[in-house]
Amino acid sequence: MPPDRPSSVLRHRATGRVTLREVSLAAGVSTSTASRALRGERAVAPELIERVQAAAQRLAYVPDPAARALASRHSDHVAVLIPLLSNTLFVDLLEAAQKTLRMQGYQTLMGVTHYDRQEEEQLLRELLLHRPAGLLVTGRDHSPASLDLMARVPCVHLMDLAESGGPEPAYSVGFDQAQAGMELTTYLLRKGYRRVAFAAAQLDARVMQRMSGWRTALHSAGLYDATLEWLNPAASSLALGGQMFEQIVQQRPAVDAIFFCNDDLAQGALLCALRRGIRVPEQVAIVGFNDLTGSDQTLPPLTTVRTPRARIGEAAAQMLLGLIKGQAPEQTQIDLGFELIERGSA
Amino acid sequence: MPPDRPSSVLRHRATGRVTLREVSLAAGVSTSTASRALRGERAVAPELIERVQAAAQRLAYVPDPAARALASRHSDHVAVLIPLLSNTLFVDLLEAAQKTLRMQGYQTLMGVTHYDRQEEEQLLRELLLHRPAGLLVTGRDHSPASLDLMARVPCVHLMDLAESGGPEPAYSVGFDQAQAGMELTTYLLRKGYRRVAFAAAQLDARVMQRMSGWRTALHSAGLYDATLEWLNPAASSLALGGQMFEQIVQQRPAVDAIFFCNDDLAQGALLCALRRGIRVPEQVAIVGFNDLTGSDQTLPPLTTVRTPRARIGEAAAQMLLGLIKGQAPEQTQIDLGFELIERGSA
DNA sequence: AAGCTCTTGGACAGCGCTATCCTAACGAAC
DNA sequence: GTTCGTTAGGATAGCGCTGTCCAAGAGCTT
Repeated sequence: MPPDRPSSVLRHRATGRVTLREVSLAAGVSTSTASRALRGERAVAPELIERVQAAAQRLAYVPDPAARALASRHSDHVAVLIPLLSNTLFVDLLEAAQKTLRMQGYQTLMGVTHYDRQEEEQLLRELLLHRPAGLLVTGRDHSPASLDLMARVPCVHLMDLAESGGPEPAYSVGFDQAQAGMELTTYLLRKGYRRVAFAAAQLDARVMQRMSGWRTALHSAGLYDATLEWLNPAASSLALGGQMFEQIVQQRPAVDAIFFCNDDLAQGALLCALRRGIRVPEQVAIVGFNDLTGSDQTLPPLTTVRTPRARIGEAAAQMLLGLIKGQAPEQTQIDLGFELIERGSA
Repeated sequence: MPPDRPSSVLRHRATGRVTLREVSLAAGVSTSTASRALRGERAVAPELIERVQAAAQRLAYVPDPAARALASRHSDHVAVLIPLLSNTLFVDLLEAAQKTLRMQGYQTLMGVTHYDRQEEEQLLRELLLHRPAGLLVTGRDHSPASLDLMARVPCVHLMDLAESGGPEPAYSVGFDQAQAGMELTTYLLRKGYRRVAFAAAQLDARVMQRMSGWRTALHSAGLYDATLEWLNPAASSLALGGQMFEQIVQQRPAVDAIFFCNDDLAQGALLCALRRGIRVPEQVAIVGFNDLTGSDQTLPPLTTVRTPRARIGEAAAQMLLGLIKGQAPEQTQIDLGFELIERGSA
């Protein structure tokens, strides 16, 4: 007899599922009491709690999520929206969040927006049908309707912090992208680089914040030059990094350092430099952002900014779990910082 | 007034949700008929179908998944189990499957097994609580209990084909891993390489099948040598690829080609070769498997086997959707093949 | 014309829970 | 001792659907 199928037990005819009713019968209490005892809702006599829990354990009772959702108007789902699945960054976020949520009994519903406000809105509508207990959202670029939809459930934003002084007191976990961009640029300036280009693709809000940090640093050093900005709205990739690198080196030979907004671009640039025989960092320095997989293996190893993706995913999930339970978090924004990783490419 | 909130309409007090009852009232039919008309279940007079659909449209009716799941014992969820989220391979699979499922109105519940049979079993139990309409599973290494759980819902396996003559007529979509391993090896032999090593990490069933293909090819060329096998159970990564490459080159200088079981290892090896000044493919050829992102950008570009991951995910999802609807698929196994990509590394 | 099957719409009983209301019992306060 | 507030258990009515049963009518056959 399989151990997970106690046969001495009254079981539901069709599904083989043990119902709350059966547990309550076995414990000699009403279903209300059994329900309350198992959820820790209201006050129940300690002795009854014990009896109910024992019965539940013995019968291998597991509550039915659908029934629970229908009755309580809240499912055990948490929806997680990310822009892309093809970027490790977001996958790391998703994985960490999912792990944390699962440990607390929540199921993750993922949604991939493809950086499209329309699609995000549609996705939100679909996901909200499931009455998720909460929402984890990446980024801050949303349609008004999306914002409206988000307001219906507890919601935490990932990766970048809300603008201070914004209208809504949105919860967010991330780090200061502009600050990171500025520090990385300042680092390059300290190292003696004078013509520091900024090359970016997939121009999402975070990328633009990094750029604004780069601008700030250059401005305050009196070195800002608009022709140093290389923006490409296409999707980020190794190949594109190589292309952009070639362009910059060709069209602006005086550039002595390039700040790529993401490691994949930087890795592609490094590879391209290798192919072209351009020496990094001697002829031109290259730095990236995010410290993605492989950035420690490139030739030369890539100087970059390590971003605490896993910790952000986890902290955001924790914060959301708190909100779901009705606790107001101590702070509406959690800044998890970043770390400059000095390697050989600058 | 927001366009998505028709106010001229009787709506549920608490949730703002339009119920089937309201639609049926508006259409002047019973809820049964409304339900049947919307689902295309049984025969309903064409005129009534039209009236109900019109009413549903007008009221912006959307069925409640929880209520539906509770009443019908089947949710609109499909569970997708993959080993890892840190491998592009599986993420591609997941993304394609999810996209296909979503288009048909199914929600994806993902589960990450970490190559752990215990965890897979636990995950299955959790996911099955949600009464998913179907299951997509990667790999064929499952505990008996897991197999038992899988048998409860329509289930399609991903990536490798079921062993022919296996006990159950399991549905699967993938390609012949052993065949691919053999062809890649044969290609190297044709190119004149004689001491072709096989280097693998993360030794899952698919990797072992590729190895067996490699063995077959070497055996039939009379070139098999057990010392050419380099197996490392650790997780696959660029860094590990570099390490294994160094080991092989050092300990077996006579090796003239290395078949890495996955592109990330091969990419790491390529980078390592660059660092060490070992010329590829002149001193040693390197080939990978899967044609992951970046394999066309390496120096030299990596010769590898392109595997149709997205198509596998999509086809598997389609097959599952068929099974859910009760259609027996034309074939229990779908072989989507593979493609040898010749680039510069061999 | 009676009897038969076949079709199609409606009534209704749940699915397995939770939320709400109700009641009994107890202690504190005057 | 009466009134009140408070606590803890139970009864019960849904949550919003679907599946099952039933009945009315249409179309056949004999």
